[in-house]
Amino acid sequence: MAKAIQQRALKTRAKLLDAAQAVVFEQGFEALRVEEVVKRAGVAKGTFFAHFKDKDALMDQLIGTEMNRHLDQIATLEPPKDIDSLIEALLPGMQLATRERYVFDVILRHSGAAANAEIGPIASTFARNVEVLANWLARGPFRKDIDPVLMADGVGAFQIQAMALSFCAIHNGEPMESMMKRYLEAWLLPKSEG
Amino acid sequence: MAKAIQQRALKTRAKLLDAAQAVVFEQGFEALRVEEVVKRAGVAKGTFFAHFKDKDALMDQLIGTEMNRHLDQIATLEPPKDIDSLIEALLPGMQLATRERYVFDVILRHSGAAANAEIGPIASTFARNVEVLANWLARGPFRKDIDPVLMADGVGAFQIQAMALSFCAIHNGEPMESMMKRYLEAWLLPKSEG
DNA sequence: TATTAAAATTGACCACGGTCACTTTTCTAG
DNA sequence: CTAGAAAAGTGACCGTGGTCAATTTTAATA
Repeated sequence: MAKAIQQRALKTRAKLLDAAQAVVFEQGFEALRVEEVVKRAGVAKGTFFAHFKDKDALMDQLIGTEMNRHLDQIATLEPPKDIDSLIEALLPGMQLATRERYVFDVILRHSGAAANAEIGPIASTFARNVEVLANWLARGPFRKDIDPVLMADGVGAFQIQAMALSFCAIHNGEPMESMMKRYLEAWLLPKSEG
Repeated sequence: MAKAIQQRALKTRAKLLDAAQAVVFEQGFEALRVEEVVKRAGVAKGTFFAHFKDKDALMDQLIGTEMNRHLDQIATLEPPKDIDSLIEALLPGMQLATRERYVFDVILRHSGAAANAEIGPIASTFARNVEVLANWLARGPFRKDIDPVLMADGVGAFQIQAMALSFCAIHNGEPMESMMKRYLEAWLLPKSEG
């Protein structure tokens, strides 16, 4: 049996990722074409698909890596002590995820991985996000009647909702910030019992 | 100026929709091909795109119509008197929306319409869903500290979340039903104040 | 009825993601 | 060093969504 993975392959993969990143930097995610990537990387088209299952897998890698890097910073912050500072911490990531409609669609598509083998960067970022949030929420001045993980799940659901609606014409351009404030006050600081 | 819209065009559109529905019935949404639709409808490919902006618009129409029909039935029900019966009312629609991964992706993509002109069947179903829900929630034994519309928005967000996670390998096959129960008890019947 | 402009339709064509049988390179075993 | 097997890479080819200049059909008007 020959060596499992060769240096050559790693270099090729790196070239592909570099080329893709360059295209995205210059023209955005939506304009990215596989043909352009392989041309810049100086490899054949087939090589691309030997390294990435499909174009979406490359997007997962590019976007997920960026989200993860961002989450690394977030994770070092102090647990927010109120809803406003929680939102302040969450907003940059949400803006990253919604800078292009196309990017948000990719994220939605990958937020629930279809199979165990397919858990990619974006899906695992979501999992980490819940961890970080749960940690924060457990330490903050929020409701105590439910599991922090459930609270975190809910915040995630409202983040998705606010991001989706930010593209929606019906809600004429209400900023995500104010939507989140409404949602999170009701979710994290309910004022009465049923 | 000639007549604004001709009978011929309406017939063609109907033929296209019929053909598409037949394909979906036989092979599911994922397998639907524009070429197959125009072949069955007996028209040229270009005609398809004169009637639908793109393949997604046809999907919007097919799926949205179905969702709307379902919502019509739901809307006639009595307001649920507890969380279990609320979930019971919501589940069939959620199962409809998740019968194929592809269908759910289409729904996600259309749940927030990109522009005023683009509010299609799926997006408007979401709007109606909030209306119906808000009505129910206002009459039910649920929290009274927030606007019913906000409550309904939240239920919608949790529906999306539960549907997305139902495809997710990390949450190994927890049924939507039990996820919804956890979410809605915490959202609609919070037991303490922050 | 003849004219004619807008509406409707056509199908050759293109763009782009993805496949696969084949070639080249790499590494290990003998 | 060599043989050979696995890994890596190649590029012609295909499927399918989408475009558009040209053609046909419709119906209002003179």
